[in-house]
Amino acid sequence: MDKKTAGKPEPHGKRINAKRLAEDLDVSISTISRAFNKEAVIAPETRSKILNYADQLGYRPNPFAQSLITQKSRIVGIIVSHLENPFYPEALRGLSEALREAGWHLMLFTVPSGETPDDILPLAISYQPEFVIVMAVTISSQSQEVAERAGTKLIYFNRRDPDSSTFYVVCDNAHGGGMIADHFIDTGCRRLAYIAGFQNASTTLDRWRGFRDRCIARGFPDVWREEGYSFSYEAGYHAAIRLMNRSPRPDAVFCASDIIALGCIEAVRIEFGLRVPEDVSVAGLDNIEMAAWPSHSLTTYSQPLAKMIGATVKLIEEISIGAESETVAWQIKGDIIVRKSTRPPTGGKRSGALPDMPA
Amino acid sequence: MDKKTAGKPEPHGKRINAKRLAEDLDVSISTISRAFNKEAVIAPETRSKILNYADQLGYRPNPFAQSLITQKSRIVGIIVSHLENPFYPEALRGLSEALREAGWHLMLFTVPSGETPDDILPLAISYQPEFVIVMAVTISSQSQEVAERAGTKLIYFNRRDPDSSTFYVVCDNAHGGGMIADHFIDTGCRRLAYIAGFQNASTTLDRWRGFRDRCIARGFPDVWREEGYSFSYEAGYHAAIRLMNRSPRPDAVFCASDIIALGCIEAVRIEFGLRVPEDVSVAGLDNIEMAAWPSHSLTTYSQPLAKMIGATVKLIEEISIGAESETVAWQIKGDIIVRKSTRPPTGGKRSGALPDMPA
DNA sequence: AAATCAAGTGCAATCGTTTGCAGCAATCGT
DNA sequence: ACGATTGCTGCAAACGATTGCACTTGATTT
Repeated sequence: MDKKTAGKPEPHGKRINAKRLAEDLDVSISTISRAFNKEAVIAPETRSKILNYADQLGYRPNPFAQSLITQKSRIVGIIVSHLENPFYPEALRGLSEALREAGWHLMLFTVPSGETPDDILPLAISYQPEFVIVMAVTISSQSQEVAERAGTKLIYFNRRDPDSSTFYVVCDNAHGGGMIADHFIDTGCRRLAYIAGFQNASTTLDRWRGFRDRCIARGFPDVWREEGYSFSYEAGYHAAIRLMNRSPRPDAVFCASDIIALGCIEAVRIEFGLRVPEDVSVAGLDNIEMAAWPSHSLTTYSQPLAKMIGATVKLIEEISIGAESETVAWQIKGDIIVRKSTRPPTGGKRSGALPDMPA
Repeated sequence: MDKKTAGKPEPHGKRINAKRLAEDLDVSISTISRAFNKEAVIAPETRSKILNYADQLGYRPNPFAQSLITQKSRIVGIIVSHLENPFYPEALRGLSEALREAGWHLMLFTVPSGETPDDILPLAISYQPEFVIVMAVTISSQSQEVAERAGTKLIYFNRRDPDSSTFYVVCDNAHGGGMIADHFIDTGCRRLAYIAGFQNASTTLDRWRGFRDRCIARGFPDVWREEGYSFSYEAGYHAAIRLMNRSPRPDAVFCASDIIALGCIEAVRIEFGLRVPEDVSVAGLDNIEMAAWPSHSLTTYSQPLAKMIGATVKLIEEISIGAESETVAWQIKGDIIVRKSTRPPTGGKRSGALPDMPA
């Protein structure tokens, strides 16, 4: 008599569903339904009577039945690949809260190391989410078609795919690269280098482009580039070793992400006994929480996470209500955060393209 | 003629559902259903015919209809609170993959800073998951009843609640605390301290108990305890400052988690100019990936994450098929990982309770 | 006083499955 | 040759909601 009847306020044998409420309150099932639908026409007192009783019984409309009949699931799937990069847990958390706020449910799919997002997408689609947010990775065009056929909209987060018309939300990575380049040059650095992440990731490419173009524009065309092959601490560590073994050695390194930068700083200090920023300036891009830790104190360009999340939710809401949204892509500017991993600004600012040392 | 007909291999106007397949293949809807159900009796050739055609059309049984009729959702919700602690992204990732492997879908709910898991639980339940994994937090007993009424089973991950009979999976935290205590004492540390996390978290308590009890058993009853109030870098940083201002100053600090330990190390180095481990040994518990980074090289007790995840999935599977599982709780031993944040073992091991310095 | 209107409610079809039961061949035992 | 068995398949009743339409009732207009 504990397991079976516990918690049921009335000894009514039936399950609590709309029918049960309808019978108890002597109204029709339709009316129950309308009580929960904001827009429906229903007498205010009827509604509150129903809502009260529902509350008392712990009744909520069955979401599966709702989805079935309305053909809307209020579910968004999210495919995320690189949770080991702290930027993504932060993003995930923000998205989760914002979507919840907006009345969406989040279904999580991680991409195991051996597999590609393309392997996961069919699974993600199988629960008929209205949207799938694809974070940190891109999807092949065939798979995009699969999604389209299933009526699921794809949205890239922190990636874009120039070859497809998929919605995307990114920060202005090229702008970030440019800001870092300016900062390096303004603080007297002359032998500039870049450590890349995944080779074909749009983030790797856009940040590189912004950085290099600005360097060139400022009169430093010989920018080095070292491949990191991934966005990770180890990648930064090993790439930094290769980079620092070059001669002459760079005096400023822009890393394609914060986590790479942390690995880079570590290698510079431990493997070469060099000081940051006295011997080498190191900057990243993301502004993860760890970047502010005293041991790292990383200069970086902040991804405007809150805005990016807001844009994503807005995109979803607009598409969802059928507004052929004006903006199908968001590219949002962030800000440079100067900390102690780069040289402080010299007294006389704006030293321009003074040839301190011929590259 | 692009948007509407694209991707539909046949100009058939209907939606692709079981009825559509049934008509096209001239069988009944029941048969379609049976083709997808492993246990159902159906002629092998009929099944493969259906499966092939389904594949061709991109048909999959509608999960909402399935859930509606079977009263099983194959959904597990997961409430997670502290994604800023890197242990949890790691755990989340592992759980996600393991559950997917086992055919479950994961619905993610994060707890915003202003709110409690109790606020989130009703929402998590509203989608009728069969299970809700509660990570890093505990749930009030009223809310537990709410879950019970809704037919949702709760499972704690990395927490336990001695006052309730909720299923849980944890590592053997007391054992971990004991191992660290042994290690400290074996390497000649004498003034032992502990930095706590959330005050009432089972992890804080169990680790403290294991650590203190072992210290006492080894002849060092005067173990200090400093409150951290949370599991975070900042918590460790500030607690370490308070701790190191005591006199005499501890020569070994066991932190309730790795992330606390990292903050602690940083404070010890930066705020006091002390060396780790020469002046102070610092150890954590979790073995997050960052613990292995050269700059930290943190001695720690590893949570057996893979085993914990395996246990969780096993628990879910067993309960799901109605096996009144023998084990309702798992407490799994991990291992100590000795790195460079603690003193190396002295030549003559097992120095016992030698009164190196009266506490 | 009759006609019109608005507000609130109920009816019944629908969404896409699962599954117990019944039906029907083809095979088997005797 | 005839009943029993076996192997597949179809029928139809659920599951729990939403929503267009028709209907009732009382108020308002003419």
